Amino acid sequence: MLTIKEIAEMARVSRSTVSRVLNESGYVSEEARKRVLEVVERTGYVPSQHAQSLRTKKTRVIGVVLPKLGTETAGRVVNGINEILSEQGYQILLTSTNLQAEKEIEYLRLLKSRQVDGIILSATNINDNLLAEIKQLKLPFVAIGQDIPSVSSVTYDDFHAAKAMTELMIKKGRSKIAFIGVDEADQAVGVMRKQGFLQAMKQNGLQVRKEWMVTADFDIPSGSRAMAQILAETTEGNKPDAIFCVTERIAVGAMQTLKETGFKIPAQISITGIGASDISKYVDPALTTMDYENETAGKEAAKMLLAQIEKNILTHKKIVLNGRLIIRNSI
Amino acid sequence: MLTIKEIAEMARVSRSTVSRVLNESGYVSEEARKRVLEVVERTGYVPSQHAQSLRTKKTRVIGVVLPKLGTETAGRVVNGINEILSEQGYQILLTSTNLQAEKEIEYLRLLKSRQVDGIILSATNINDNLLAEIKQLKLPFVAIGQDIPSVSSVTYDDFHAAKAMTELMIKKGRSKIAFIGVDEADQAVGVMRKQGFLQAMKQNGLQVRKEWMVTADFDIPSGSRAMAQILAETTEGNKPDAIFCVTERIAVGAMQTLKETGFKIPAQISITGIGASDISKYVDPALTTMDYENETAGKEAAKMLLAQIEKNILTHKKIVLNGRLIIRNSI
DNA sequence: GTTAAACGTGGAATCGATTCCACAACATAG
DNA sequence: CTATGTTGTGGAATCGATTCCACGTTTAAC
Repeated sequence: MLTIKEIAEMARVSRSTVSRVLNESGYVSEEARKRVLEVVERTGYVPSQHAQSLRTKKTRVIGVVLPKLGTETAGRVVNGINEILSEQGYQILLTSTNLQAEKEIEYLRLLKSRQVDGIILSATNINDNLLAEIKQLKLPFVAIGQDIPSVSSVTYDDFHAAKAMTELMIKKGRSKIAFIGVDEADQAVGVMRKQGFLQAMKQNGLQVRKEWMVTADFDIPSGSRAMAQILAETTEGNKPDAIFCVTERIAVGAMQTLKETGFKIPAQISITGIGASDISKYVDPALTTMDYENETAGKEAAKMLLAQIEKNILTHKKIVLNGRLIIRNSI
Repeated sequence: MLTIKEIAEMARVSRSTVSRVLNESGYVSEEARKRVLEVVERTGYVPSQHAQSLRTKKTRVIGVVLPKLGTETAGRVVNGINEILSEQGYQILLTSTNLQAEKEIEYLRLLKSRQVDGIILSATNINDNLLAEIKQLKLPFVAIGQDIPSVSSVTYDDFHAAKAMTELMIKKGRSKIAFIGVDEADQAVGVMRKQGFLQAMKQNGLQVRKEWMVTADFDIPSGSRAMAQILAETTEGNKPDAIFCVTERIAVGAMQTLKETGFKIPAQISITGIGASDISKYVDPALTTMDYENETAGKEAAKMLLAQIEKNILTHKKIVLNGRLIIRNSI
């Protein structure tokens, strides 16, 4: 690996001059500049980022903490982040907790020790330890998906998204609506979407049967199981005529169970979810859902973070994105 | 940000001693060790990775270059890589070219300037410039998906995968088989899979109609268009009775067109692809395909890279993974 | 009771950049 | 012809760690 010292010798100038040329700062004669650039070009020299960072305290690296890689959703978020950051010459240092909550704190510390210029966290569950850790980070920070007190965030209007989906089915004449949610440790998905559903039901004077409100995990098979659980609580004369799932994948799983059990969708039963990756478009019937435009969320988060970094002030700001309703054949 | 110097002062020892405690090297008295650890614990001190890297030439960061983020496949590969690397205390510096070939070289240089300990590249097209760049990197390196001369790689047996899928349809009694491929700039997907298809046809004495061999891009809509193109070349009396698509997403798109046109799958026509993300399981009928187990590929690549880094020898080694056949209802 | 080995510790050099400062050369102003 | 800028350059300090080396102090060996 070449160093600035060697470049300096080859160009017959001092290291200071090489640095000045490369950073376009201070006075450099045309003579010297040309010699330096020629050597740099010829040798393919690239300054050591570590030495630079050590000196300047800027790394041009952003830490990203994800709950899980390997889903289209996560990929899209990262893609959005990457699009904005790479334009500005920033790189992404990626970590994934694989849904282990204790790793979130570990990774935040790790990223700090790598002196990242900022952190974007896509969290699922927020606990007090995590909150405390974030507070004392003293780093530009943006959360995606969950609203965290006194911290910048990009979130979705989960309450109204869920309410709108539920109302849509009610308007289509459905009234016996079942619900598949997730654990309430997840504020956005577990709590807000559930409340949206309940409010829609209440405002329309509809009953909610307790046995028809079950919880699932975030994957497809779990949606299938949850649906089976609801059907087990169902007598022949009193079947649900609609089902609202808090995520797209749960809905896909539920739909699978319904089809296997012989239900006709949407003739006998409607089904909706939230979130729009490719799969919901190509299941049969295509799923009515809410597109959360994850790329946009990633982009907005990245922009907010860059703004914080540049202004060098740790203000906080909240962005709430609205989903885009996609009506397909499942209702 | 705390520095080692401050920790040293607080623990009333020298910086050397602090360093020895943290790295568990050399002699340190129990007395001093305890004092240092106590201070570290209390202050939450974490050493600056940049200073460490500058001194030790090790960063514990691996650069990953992807063609595109935001697909389940890419996510799974990264997930596999991450699983192995994070166990060993390595981080991922992620870059995505978004399918712009010239960016690959740019990113390789960038990663080198960040002194990553190694690079994993998931390439689509390999051109001479890229090859030359890789050669002169002088860094531990592993390619995923494409076989690159004299460089370590984890690839799939694309030829036999395609051949097996084609033979499967032939065994089911199909003979008028159409083919949807991709551009041949992609050696693995464009060339090898095509050859596997052609060989299966040839060995079974089957004709391949030129109008029934078309190319698509890597996305679903493009598969739909390609299928429409084939159907346009088809007279009423001579319709294909099977179609092999080189990717799962192309197959999903093609299936959509077939269903819209009124074909009964698999009664009138069989369809297969390669690659198994969730979508192929939940389309109707479920797609017969080859699971390429991207997580495994990611893991193997990471392991190979770590082996190179530890042995500090730039040997190369090839791993060829076999897909796992998944027979579903589309044939 | 020397002599040698095992412990413990701090000083100082080093990694590869940036940047402040001093100084020289030359031009311009008064 | 002295003062005052403007250019241009290199030296040296600095960022925050690691690590070699020198130098004490114990402990063990014969």
